[in-house]
Amino acid sequence: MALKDYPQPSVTVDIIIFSLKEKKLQVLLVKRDKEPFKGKWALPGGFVRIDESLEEAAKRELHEETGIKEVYLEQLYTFGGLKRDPRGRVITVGYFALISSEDIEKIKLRASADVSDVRWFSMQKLPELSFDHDKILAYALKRLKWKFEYTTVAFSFLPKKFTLTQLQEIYEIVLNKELDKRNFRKKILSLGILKTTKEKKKDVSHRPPELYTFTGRIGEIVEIISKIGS
Amino acid sequence: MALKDYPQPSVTVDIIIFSLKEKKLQVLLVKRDKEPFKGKWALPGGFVRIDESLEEAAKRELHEETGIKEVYLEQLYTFGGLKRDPRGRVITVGYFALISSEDIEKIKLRASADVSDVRWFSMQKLPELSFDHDKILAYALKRLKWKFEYTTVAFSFLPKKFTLTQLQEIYEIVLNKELDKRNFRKKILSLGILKTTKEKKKDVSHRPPELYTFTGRIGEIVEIISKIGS
DNA sequence: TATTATAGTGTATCTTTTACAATATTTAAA
DNA sequence: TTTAAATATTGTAAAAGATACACTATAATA
Repeated sequence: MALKDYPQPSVTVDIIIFSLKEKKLQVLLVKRDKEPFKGKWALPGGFVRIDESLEEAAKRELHEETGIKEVYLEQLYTFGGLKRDPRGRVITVGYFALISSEDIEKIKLRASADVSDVRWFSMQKLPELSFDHDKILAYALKRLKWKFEYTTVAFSFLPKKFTLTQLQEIYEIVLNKELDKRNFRKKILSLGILKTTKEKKKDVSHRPPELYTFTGRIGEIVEIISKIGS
Repeated sequence: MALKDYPQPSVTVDIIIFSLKEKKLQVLLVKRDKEPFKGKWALPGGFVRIDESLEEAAKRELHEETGIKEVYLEQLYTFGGLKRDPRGRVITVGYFALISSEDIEKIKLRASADVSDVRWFSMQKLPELSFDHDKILAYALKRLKWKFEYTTVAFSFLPKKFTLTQLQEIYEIVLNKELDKRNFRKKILSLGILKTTKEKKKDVSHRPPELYTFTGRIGEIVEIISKIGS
């Protein structure tokens, strides 16, 4: 059987780009400039080219919309239902990316081919989405929470040097619950994945907090959170 | 842009079918009857048809080789490297399936199109595999172990009624370590996912063990194993 | 009835998690 | 210079969960 003996599905990648801006979990969406779903918001994505791997395709999409290249990127799931695209049979491989607060500053969002607008949306105020992107996004959120509890992905949201309060804050935002400060610190420090720089954060008008760096591997499995406090 | 404006990758599913036979973890492989890799062993799989979802394709492949339909089936990962298939650009979506000891008896393995032989291989004695199937299989094994520690997938290997010793045995095989009997039972029973039938296993020539049934949802996340004993 | 083979059970110790509030350090204002 | 404001930092006792460890129970069979 040759590869082209019968009709084949098309393949796209869609990428869920999360960041924490203004103490909220946000996702990057693009406004479609072509049918189908012209004028509607969607996850950034596009067809996989014949000469690029899936991950390369995801990175290319990420770069096209944001201009950045080095981020945490992970394959999420492959969605292959028959009716997900009105144009025909399209299978999409979802990826999710986490952007650090450092990179967020640098990013210049830019529309690209077939896209008339790009912007961040708070996960609490999402617009109606194209295709099955609402399901894909819901799945990504579930995975993100899980990853926060069981791995070290959280650090991909932080700059190189950060305070324990900043770390706790992002946990509280993503897990959507308050954590006890003493227990959180005890637990995190006991994991042996942080090293104190001896510097202190300088631009605050109160007791300056100590800065730490992460010494583990991002995404490594570590049981971070049991329940921790209230 | 129309769907066919430029060359698209082909899409296959490959399925990792695990079972426990003769107290060993085994995987079902097929012997390829066509190029590429003619005469070599490979994971069962094939092209996704235009009119079937990914999961349907995986179920079809499963059914073609084994004749069974109802098993635990889960999407594993999508492998999309450029050089994984010498025929050209082929993306494959991996699925893994777990077959219960009940079903194992019923199965009649059967060769199908492009397949000259089908058989179970112990994970300890694998043949050389085609394509990147060695990597896919290694990934599947890692996932299986993880699922045993954190979810209830283990029960998909067991018949409806089973003894605690049988349950412990499959944990020991898959995790490849001995567990303490008292701690294992204490932990499993404390999860509240088992119900005792009042029957006892009858065909043994010693004290007959009690039979239990699983009352949870297969695959549900539950922290089964901390470390449990030696 | 004695043997064989596996089923079934309890407890003390250690580790981890939880709940909970006072002191320390800096800047800025009085 | 002192005081107020803001956030950082720290400890402990109780509860829950994990671990290590060995003997008794029950049925079939010799």
